[in-house]
Amino acid sequence: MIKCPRCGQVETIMKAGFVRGNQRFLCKDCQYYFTIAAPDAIKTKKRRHQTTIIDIAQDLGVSNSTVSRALHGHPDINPNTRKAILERAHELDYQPNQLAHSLVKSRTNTVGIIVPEFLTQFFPNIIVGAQKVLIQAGFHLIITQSDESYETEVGNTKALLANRVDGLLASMSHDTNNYDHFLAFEKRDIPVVYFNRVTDELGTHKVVANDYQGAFWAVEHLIQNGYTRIAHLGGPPNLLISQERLRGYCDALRAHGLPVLPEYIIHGDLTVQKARIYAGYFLEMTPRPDAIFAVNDPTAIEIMLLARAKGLAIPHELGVVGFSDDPIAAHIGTGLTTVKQPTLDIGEAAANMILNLMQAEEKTLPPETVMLSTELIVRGSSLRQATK
Amino acid sequence: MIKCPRCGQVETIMKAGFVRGNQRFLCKDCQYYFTIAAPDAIKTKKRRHQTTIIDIAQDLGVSNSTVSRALHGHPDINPNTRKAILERAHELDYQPNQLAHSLVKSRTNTVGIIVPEFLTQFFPNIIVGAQKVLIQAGFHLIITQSDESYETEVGNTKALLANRVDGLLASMSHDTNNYDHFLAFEKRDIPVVYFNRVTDELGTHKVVANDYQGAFWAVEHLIQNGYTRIAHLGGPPNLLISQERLRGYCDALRAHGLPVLPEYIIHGDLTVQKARIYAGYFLEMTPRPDAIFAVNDPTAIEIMLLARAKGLAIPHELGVVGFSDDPIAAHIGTGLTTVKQPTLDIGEAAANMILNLMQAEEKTLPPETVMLSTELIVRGSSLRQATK
DNA sequence: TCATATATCGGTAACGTTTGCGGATACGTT
DNA sequence: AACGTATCCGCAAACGTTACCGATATATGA
Repeated sequence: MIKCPRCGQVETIMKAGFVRGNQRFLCKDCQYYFTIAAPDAIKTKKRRHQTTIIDIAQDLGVSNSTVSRALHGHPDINPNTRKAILERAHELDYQPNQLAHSLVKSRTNTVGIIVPEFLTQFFPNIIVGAQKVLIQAGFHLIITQSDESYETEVGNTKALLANRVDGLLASMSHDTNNYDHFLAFEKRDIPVVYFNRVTDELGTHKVVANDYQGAFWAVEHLIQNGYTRIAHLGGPPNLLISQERLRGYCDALRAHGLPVLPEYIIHGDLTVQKARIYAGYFLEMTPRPDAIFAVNDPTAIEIMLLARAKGLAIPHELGVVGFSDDPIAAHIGTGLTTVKQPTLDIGEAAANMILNLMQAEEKTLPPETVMLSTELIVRGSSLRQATK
Repeated sequence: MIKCPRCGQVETIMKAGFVRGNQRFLCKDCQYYFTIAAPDAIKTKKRRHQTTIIDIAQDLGVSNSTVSRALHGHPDINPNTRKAILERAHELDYQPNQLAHSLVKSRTNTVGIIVPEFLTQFFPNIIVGAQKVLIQAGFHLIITQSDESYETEVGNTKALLANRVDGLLASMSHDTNNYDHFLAFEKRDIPVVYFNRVTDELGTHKVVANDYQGAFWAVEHLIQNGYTRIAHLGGPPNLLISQERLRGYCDALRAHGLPVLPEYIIHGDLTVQKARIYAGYFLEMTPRPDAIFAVNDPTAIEIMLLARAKGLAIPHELGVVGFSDDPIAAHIGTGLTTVKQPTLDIGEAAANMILNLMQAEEKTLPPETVMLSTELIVRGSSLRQATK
């Protein structure tokens, strides 16, 4: 019944174990091992063959190296053959296989970017800025978002690493305290540029906005408008932006002779849920703060909405200042005073920095920090004097 | 002066053509061809060697196939060797090379998505919804944005094709009239799911919101609030969303016995710049429309701002309804009435559809269209009756 | 006319991984 | 002891592309 595929004999066949669940046989005559595939082996859908360089080469009777050279403008090719090859490539709808290309060149011309979220316009703007620069330089951008989750962030970095990006732009999630997944890149000489959400525990290349200056100006502006009990709803303590904005807040108070009260400082986690809770805490305090400097605009907006719900007049009974100039800020109420960050510039600066690092001769360049200036946008939510 | 790298002789060297611009030599003694690199040839930084399967294999004295099988839980591996391999892989910080894997499997476990923009929250929300489903299924998402440019869109699709994505989610830019770059995917049996910005010129898999119904309800709502001269600032005529929203607008007017006036219908291009121009046109008309149904929220907001600047009272002198429920809509003025689209659901539905298509046995499944329902969110900008 | 220069092209190792096929060894049973 | 069976592992061919090394045929020069 079972016939040897080599010699055709039947009676010399004996069973010889299993291979991956399939019965294996041995022909004692010709000493040939063979197995018969299980009939129910499900074949994965075989993708239709895409035309390759080899197809073109065989079609024209030349070697694949000739085709490769012709397609890349190598000088060692006769103009006639080049023309024929390009024509045939177009006819066969040839699309180069970037995977094979990257594999042999060990360069993917791709940089990855990881952002904590992109539901506010802040990070998308940065991405657009970065993408513009990178596309210009012939690089692609793989965008991932961690959804403010450390685990997702680690998963994303692993995927980017497996896909062999040539560089990484990173802005970490608010609960990232371990940086091994980022250090894995630097261990492999893959440059990393951190932007916005950075930590000073890593002495590396960064692009940040001048959070300190922006915060200082914001609080000084509140003081100049007559507010004296200014609270701060901050961000996670491990992020540099939180630290810097807090520092600017404290220094501005001190510079104007106002006390820095611990009970007026709360560290949030940048989520709207927590913002609402902490805002409620502030508004129920006695004495109630007469102004709140929030770590970002969504938080500030929560404060404004809650204050409005409680019947507090803005800016007379409560001044509010946010951070980042979210598009909503211009439209809510009489406008939310906020500190504008140059998002497009941040993206462009980060992209330019990663381009430099990827082309650098040296293995490691000294860490560099680019700090872009912020700008105070004054709107109605803080203009107590003007509207009093 | 020139020494043979092999035998070290000098006088036997002769020139032998050029290789890529570099002088080529031949040692007549040992018949060795060699070239000397041009001194200004910029060496691309050689990436540090990343540990491969072969490294682990040589380190442990086994074959690379054994390592590969051990890492993938193949049964034919002794538990002890497997343990040793996994240990060593961890010690050497092995990261699999996805490129090589994809090359041999000809599957990348990656789907690409192309959106026209992501500065409003609309598309990011869809992306988040899609990503959640895809990550769950073990797929990665490569996000690209065309910036509403046909050329960029073509470039992005080419890049996704070169990177051999297994599937594509596409929402086309507003000036896309040629679909060859999308058809290139289907020609290669790479499934494509279009969402939101689709065209009926392609009879393929789609996920859309019920634009017609939403538009109908919006205009009916305006009529019920006493508006009679209702204009429509629409989108590009080639997009189905424009056509459907226009159709809903027209049908609602007709259903309530109102005339459909051509001068009350303008096709914009979804940009804010044009929106402002056309809004100005409407507001200067005589008789001036007493309500405008806008194709999306940014357009509607432009109308509101311009009306406010012209001293027109909303909703008394001008009713406005938008589309998509942008976050700003809830906060601007007394709120913008708008038609909410289930963005997360659209993303999830598109992702599920592409998953089905990628796993399908058949080469081509019959085109399917999923239509998700929309919802009218009534706010102040259209409540003439209630606020009169 | 002969030796060399040039222009064009081919052969073939890589790149890192998967996998079908085959074999060696050890184990178990009469 | 002899045979049948299990277990475990190696070899090598793909996947598609690039680039180094040569090999031709032709052109050029003395």
